[in-house]
Amino acid sequence: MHDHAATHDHGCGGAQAAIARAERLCRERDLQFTRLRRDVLTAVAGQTRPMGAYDIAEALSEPGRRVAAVSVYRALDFLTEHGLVHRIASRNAFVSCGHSHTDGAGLVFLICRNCGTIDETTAPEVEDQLGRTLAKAGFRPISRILEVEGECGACLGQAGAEG
Amino acid sequence: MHDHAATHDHGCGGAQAAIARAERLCRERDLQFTRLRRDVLTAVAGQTRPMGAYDIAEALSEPGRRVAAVSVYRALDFLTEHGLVHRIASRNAFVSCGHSHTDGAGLVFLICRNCGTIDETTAPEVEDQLGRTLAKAGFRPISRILEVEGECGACLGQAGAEG
DNA sequence: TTGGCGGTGATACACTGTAACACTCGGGCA
DNA sequence: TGCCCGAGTGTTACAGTGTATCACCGCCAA
Repeated sequence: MHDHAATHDHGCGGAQAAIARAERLCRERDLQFTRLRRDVLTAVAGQTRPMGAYDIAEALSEPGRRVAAVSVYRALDFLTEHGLVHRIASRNAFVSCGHSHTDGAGLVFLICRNCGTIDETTAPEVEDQLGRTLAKAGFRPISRILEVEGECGACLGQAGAEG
Repeated sequence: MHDHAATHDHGCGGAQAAIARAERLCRERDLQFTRLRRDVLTAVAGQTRPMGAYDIAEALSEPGRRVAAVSVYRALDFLTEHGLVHRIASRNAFVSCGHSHTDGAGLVFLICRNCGTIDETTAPEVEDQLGRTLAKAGFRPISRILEVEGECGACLGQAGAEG
């Protein structure tokens, strides 16, 4: 697959790492990492593409266990609140947090229009510039979203190799 | 009301300017600036706060003329496509474009958590930094959204004066 | 006149998200 | 042990957002 995993890996391996991080964080903050929350995180972390709440609900439902979307939303609220999952506003969907920052500040999401993969990175310089711009405008920021849509390196490489 | 109109004014006066700009643009590009599109733009431009599609539909409906949301969506598609209106992803709502750039690139939206006003600005330095960061990540951007939530200068000023 | 085309009206439907209430489970306490 | 309480969950209902589809209308060109 794509092997630019130096930054961070989502994917099946990433799911276990995400779970481990979540367990640690919940232990530290005395939060309940319940089965539902773990399952939702597992489902989301097992994908590099964002999942809708109803996708997650469906993925978690089995014969004998029906997970309603509203339950998924509550779990997602919990997970996003603690920085374990991020909401992609431009897609109304969710991705697992691939880093360990957990504060949710200064993130940039790179959404590939071709393969749908979402990559997550930080950009301190961009952050600095933005902070200056906002200060000049007299605006006090509390939170922000920065989502870039385009073509990821993997897809560009493939297109170059093939074409 | 608020008198920080030095940057650009939405509001009732802004609506007329927005219409004028739209008429010019449609003439130049040989597009149809129909009544529905004009009405939708007028409704959106008359507000500094974002309007949902259903809000617009309701605002445009009168006894004897019912405007369905689906019609509003089509008009909004047209208007956003040509940069006359912007979609605020974090709110699922729309605001009139307060500038004349019309290409929709490099915009930053400042959303006041207190008064709900949305201000729109450009930040070339942020853009430059972001471009460099993306290039380093091997990502080719096509479009992006940058929305900051916080407290606007007007509200900060009032709070300071009152408190 | 006819036919095509863009815009609009209208209905239906899928997707996204929230409100409200009941239930369970676990822990603290009399 | 029995009771209370709070957090989490299940369930239903519903509000809000957005799209698909078809019919109709007006305009222009052949």
